[in-house]
Amino acid sequence: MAGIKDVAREAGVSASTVSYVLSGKRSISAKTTDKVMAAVEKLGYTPDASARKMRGMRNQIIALSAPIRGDINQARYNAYFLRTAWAARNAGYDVMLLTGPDAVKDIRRVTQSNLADGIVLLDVEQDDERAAQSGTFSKPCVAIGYPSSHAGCACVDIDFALMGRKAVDFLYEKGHRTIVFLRNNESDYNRHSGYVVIFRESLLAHAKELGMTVIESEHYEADSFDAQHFVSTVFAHPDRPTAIINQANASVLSQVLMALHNAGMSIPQDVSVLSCGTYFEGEPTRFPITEMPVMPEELCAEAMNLLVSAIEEHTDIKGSVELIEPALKRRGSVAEAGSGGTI
Amino acid sequence: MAGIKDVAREAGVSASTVSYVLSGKRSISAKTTDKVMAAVEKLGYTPDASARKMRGMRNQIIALSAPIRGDINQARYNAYFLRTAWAARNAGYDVMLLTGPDAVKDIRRVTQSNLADGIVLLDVEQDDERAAQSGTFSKPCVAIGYPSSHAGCACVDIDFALMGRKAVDFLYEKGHRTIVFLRNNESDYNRHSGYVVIFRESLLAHAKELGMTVIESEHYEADSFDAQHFVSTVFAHPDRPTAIINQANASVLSQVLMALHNAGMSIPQDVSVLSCGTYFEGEPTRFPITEMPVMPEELCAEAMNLLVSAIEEHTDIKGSVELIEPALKRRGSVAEAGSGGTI
DNA sequence: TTGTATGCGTTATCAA
DNA sequence: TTGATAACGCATACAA
Repeated sequence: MAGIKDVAREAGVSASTVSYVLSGKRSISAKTTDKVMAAVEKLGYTPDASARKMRGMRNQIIALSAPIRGDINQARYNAYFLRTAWAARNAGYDVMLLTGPDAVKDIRRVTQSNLADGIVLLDVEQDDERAAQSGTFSKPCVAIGYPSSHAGCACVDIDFALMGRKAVDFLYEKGHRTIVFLRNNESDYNRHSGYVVIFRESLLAHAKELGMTVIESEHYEADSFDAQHFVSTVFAHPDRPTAIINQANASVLSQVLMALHNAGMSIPQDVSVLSCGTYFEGEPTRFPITEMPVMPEELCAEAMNLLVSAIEEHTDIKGSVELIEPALKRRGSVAEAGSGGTI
Repeated sequence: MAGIKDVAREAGVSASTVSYVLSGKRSISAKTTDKVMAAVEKLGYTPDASARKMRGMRNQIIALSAPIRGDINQARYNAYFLRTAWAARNAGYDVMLLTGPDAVKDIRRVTQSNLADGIVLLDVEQDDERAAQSGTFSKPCVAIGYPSSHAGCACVDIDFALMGRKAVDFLYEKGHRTIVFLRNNESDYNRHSGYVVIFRESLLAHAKELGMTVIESEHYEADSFDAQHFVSTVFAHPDRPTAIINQANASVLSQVLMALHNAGMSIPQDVSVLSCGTYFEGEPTRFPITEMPVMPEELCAEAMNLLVSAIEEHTDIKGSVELIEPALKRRGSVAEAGSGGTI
């Protein structure tokens, strides 16, 4: 393990000169620079991260808190892991994964020991312990989500209340008056996963305002959804619905699409489908579905912006809230009610 | 940021006494211990990670290399992320995520700077650059997978060649003679993802030995799979197949199951289904499917065992290969050919 | 049983 | 333009 002294000896200069050559904080003669760089190359020198942090420098590490709660299948958080890691790396940071069930303990461990320079909170619940405690963390903290108690951290989220209204408006303008709401699996509502609840309530409230009829799917647990049953039940309704707003995952929706197909219903000619709060980018779906997706890329990038500015410029981000306007990805699964034209 | 000196002052003892109280490497009077612990509590003291590493201690960090390659949807690696993090934490380590496209560069950065104490390689290809270079890494390395060039690291993987044979034997013993092989999407074969290729070849070879007929599904890309077409094509074969071995993901398989159902075929009465190299634990599938799954939990735990023993006891793990015997999860989707009994 | 002194590898300050 | 040196916070060898 070659250190700065070894490089200095090899190059025939002092250790501080090597440091300055590498940092560029002092003008160094071309000749010295060459000698030093040659020695660095030869010895494969890389500064020791701990030693440099001892001198007050940062560690360039962001902690990503994604606690495993019970038996929840967290596959959908993968996009956030990867996007956070990507955004962090672009800003010169590495990402450390904190998945222990006692998230606050994990966060304290890595912040108090000065391992991490900042924290990103994932899978934020309405009533989130981490966000509530964030004021006492010794490093800046950003939540991807919108917990009720958030005075100690910044929040970045999609405006799911707005998404609910936009989804309803979108269908209403196309002439739809009776629609189906395909719920997520129950466990997500039970654990008060913030956005799942907010979107649903906003959707139902706004539909009511407009006088629309919303038929909600029955409750189901992750592995017990029966698409055939869902389709036959829902379309037996006296006011035959003309559209589906989906909040369930790709697997459940795939089954519904297949069931619709089997029941002889075409999309969007016979029924429009709009999926909200999902993320089908790159998913192998048989039919492309118009979507107001969650936006891991945008959220993680913005969260990282805030965090880095708090870390590097000591910007005060505590309590700030940034709600991103939901986007609509048109993929042709929504049409005028009763018509055959696609949108 | 309270340091060890602050604690010492608060407790009215010397810094070394505080250190010894915390490490327990010296016998300390109960009175002193109490005073020190009280001060630690009061000031919320946590030793600085960098400073302690300067003293030759470890950083307790494992780097997890999972490079993003092109547009591949890596959702299936989520289980490995979580299992690795879990196993690491049990051993007292945190996990750092390395997802940059230049994986070797990332690994060198965190190992040469002494940030990480060891490396786990994920998403290992047949011809893996990281594994090939692992001999030159300055920290121990374990690959979850079985790359051809692996002299510098330990390998932990499922024995996919054995899995191929076991899958075939299992169906053969049940009387199946003509079977369908449902391929994974093409991109996985194209990028020479090790296990996907090995399993398929072993399966085909062993089926040939036994004189079985294997009908392979057509090639498809992730978003263009047509289950109806697949079912109608495959079961139009003169020797009507009695079983399906699946290597595709949950979404594709779901569609096939639905299509079979629509075609009036019951599982396992009319057709047996065995899924291999997949992982449906906790997946919301309409029909439970007998499976020889990948085993993230076992693989990650074993990888971590090896890595920790290399880190902490300097065990030489270079070049070692550990192939785990595939397990069979019976979920009732396989029966005797032509009978109605489930297994 | 406890305290003092040293050094880990850097970077910043001061001196040349 | 460069070199010597102090200091960062901790763990340990040594001294008491």
